[in-house]
Amino acid sequence: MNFSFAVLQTDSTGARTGILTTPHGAITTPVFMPVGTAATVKCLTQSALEELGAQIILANTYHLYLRPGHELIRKLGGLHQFMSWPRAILTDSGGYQVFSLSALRKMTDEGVRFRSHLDGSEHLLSPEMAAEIQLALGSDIAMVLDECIETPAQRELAESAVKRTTAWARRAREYFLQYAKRHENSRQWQFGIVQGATFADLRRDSARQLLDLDFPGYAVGGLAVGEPHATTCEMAGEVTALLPKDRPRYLMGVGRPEQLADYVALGIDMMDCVLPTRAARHACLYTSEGRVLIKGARYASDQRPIDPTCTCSVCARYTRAYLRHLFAAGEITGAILATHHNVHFYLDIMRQIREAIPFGKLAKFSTEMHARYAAGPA
RNA sequence: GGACGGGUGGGUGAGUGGCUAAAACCAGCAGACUGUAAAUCUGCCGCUCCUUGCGGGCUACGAAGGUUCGAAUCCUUCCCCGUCCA
Repeated sequence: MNFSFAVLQTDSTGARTGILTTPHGAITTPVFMPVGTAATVKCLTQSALEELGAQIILANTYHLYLRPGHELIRKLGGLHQFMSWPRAILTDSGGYQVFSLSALRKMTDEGVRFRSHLDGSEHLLSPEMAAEIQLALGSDIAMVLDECIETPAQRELAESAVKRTTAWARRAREYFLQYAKRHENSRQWQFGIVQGATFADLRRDSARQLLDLDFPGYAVGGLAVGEPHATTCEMAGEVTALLPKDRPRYLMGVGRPEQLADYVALGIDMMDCVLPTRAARHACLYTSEGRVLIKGARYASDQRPIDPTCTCSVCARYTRAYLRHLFAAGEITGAILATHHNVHFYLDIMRQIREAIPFGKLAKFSTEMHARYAAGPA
């Protein structure tokens, strides 16, 4: 096994820097993982991602299972080879689709029965199947299938989601370990996912139950789905307090630029979010001074770069006026340039966070980020 | 010169007596987006006033008159535009 995780430094808040070693490279943590659901980070080429310094990206079990199909990807040499991405990949299990495609699915203890959003065909996604698909894809880190629910949630619903998530995690773990036993050179890690909505005791229960299954890493799921940021932090904090210090913690689906440091301060090592890529396609640019909604008429003749302090190749070359024009004209280059900038911005925030931790400057960094983003769109 | 068809808000274009400041789409303006069914979605989009209300006033469907309680819608004349005929 080529996997390991080592914490390098921990500050007074509990924030840590570390190195997560995978068969596809070593990752310095805390790390932000751009989301590439359908085996592509929308609007970015793999070359661009490398240039940007992305260390690990996400892909999605549910989406790749439906199209092009995990067996095809297996046949073509696995996901890394298929998409020509030499660095690490983490695959989400489809648990989030349980939540976001709620109209198209039916939950049972066996798994989730889905109607494909593509052609309406019926499929069963079980914990075993989700593991199997991810083994076929050959991602570096596979997530167990979980039940992600809406917030705010009724307590009984949250309880049953925790119960089911644990039961599914057990089955996924067994399936995965069986596979690992048969294939000695298994090159994949599997993470468990803590649920529990906004109930601190349920979060703790969920975490403890997963600890028994001895995952090499743990994720906190079902957060940042509508609850206040303080609640997200409170829940994440409840969980990280219980997790083993020597294993990576992954907070799923977060967050806004000014929130990233807060999660790191809670002991989170990994994060992913569609925000930088999606917002970019919708003409929302993140800068050191806050958000820039570049479609705005106020930028029509603005000769400045998106962010004067940014070191990305887009800011080095193009003006706001040009970006604004591209979006106004519906030119896809606008989305491409905006995505490049936003992903650079997110990765740069994480770099700054990693550099701030050894000097005890994380809290200061967080305060400044919140101040800059407090005002709303510029 | 004649015969048809047509002129509607920034644009395209519905509407053929009251529910019409006028559908829809586009453009324009503003905003949202957190393990991606998202190059998506939402709101505003004649002017104006205020006690901001499914409020009041004004202007508006080529122009001017007329019929009617009421007209973008019906009638008359005129002006434009298109197609065809001479």
